[in-house]
Amino acid sequence: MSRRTDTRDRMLSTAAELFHTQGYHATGLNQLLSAGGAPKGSLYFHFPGGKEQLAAEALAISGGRLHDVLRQTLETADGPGAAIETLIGHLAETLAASEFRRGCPLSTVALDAADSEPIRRACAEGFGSWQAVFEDALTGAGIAARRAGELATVVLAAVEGALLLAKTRHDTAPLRAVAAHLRITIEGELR
Amino acid sequence: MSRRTDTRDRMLSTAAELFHTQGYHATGLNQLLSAGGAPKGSLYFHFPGGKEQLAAEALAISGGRLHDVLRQTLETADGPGAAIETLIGHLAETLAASEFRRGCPLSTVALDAADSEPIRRACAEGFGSWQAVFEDALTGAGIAARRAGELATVVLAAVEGALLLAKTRHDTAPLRAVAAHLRITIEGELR
DNA sequence: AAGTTACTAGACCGGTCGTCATAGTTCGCG
DNA sequence: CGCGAACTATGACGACCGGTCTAGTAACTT
Repeated sequence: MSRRTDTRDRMLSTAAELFHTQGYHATGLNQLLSAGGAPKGSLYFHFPGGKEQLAAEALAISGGRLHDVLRQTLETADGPGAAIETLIGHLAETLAASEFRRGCPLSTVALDAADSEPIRRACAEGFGSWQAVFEDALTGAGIAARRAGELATVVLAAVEGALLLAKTRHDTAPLRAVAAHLRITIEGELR
Repeated sequence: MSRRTDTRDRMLSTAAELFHTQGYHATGLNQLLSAGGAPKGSLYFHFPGGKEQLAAEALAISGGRLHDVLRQTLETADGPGAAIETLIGHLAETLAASEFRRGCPLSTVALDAADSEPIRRACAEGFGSWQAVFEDALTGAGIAARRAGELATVVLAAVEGALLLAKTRHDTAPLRAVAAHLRITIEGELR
């Protein structure tokens, strides 16, 4: 059962990268394969479900990666308010450094491939896992469970929206505004 | 110079609709033309810039339409806090009634055609015009200009993010959470 | 009737995703 | 060790659809 090549992993890697920056429909199989140095036939060997399955798995990986970053940031930082500010700073940096190409790794695909159920589900799970991290951090800081859930939703929505605006405007100001707002909101909640 | 047909307008209309629900790359010219009952050759007569120009103009129309709804809602309602809640309720209804297809008319395209400069600009202008409406309403309610700008950014980001999450999850809860949060935030600011 | 403008049909070529017959590689078992 | 079965990999192929453009028809003007 052990694999002999890393083709499958390489494909997932390049797929995650391309879907992140271009979205689902804008990313062609040829581009994907040539970027990963893989022949066409291999795709349907490793991913019988074709492009759709490849995308769903790649999104799960992207979601997991950011989940880990989130968790680490929230554990390390000095309270959830500060953590979120740090985190947004990190997102802003990534976005600007990529000439405003690398925003949220899920949102582009979540919107442009919303009619594919497997893909939609993969994105929903990614978002859910991120929200859970926020929620845990908030309850950990002493906020009631019910309230923490709502607040985590607001945090995630605001960050996603700010990423969208920043990417569209080629300007990180929306991220900074949202970071400040969220920090104040959270710290106001903690007393 | 006077036109003899309404082909151009019909094309813009169907384009706005399809780009709204499917995004840029997922919408083919054939689908677009057959849906609008328009002949293929006409595209490059009416839109020499091709698909890209058609999209940019359609987005400007979509942006303008929502701009009008926003302005009217904010003028009619009893203060900006209530207005935003009403507005989000309206967005949630539209989204749910369309089986979670009709979210923000710009965001899908803004993300999946971000590398086209004309399209990016059209989206940025749409977002900007919406934000200006919020900003005016907030300053009109007595909030300082500088602060109103930041707050309007947060409002827009939160609403956009909530639409994204709601669409992906097939659940309007994020919209409700954000509506409640924004109302409280704004009304807290007004005293 | 001739000229000008408004519009349209369909051919075009490159690229789309997906399939398949075949080739190469590794392993279990006699 | 040697053989065959199972696993892995390959790229040519095809049916179709993508956006674009040229060559043409229809309508109005003078």
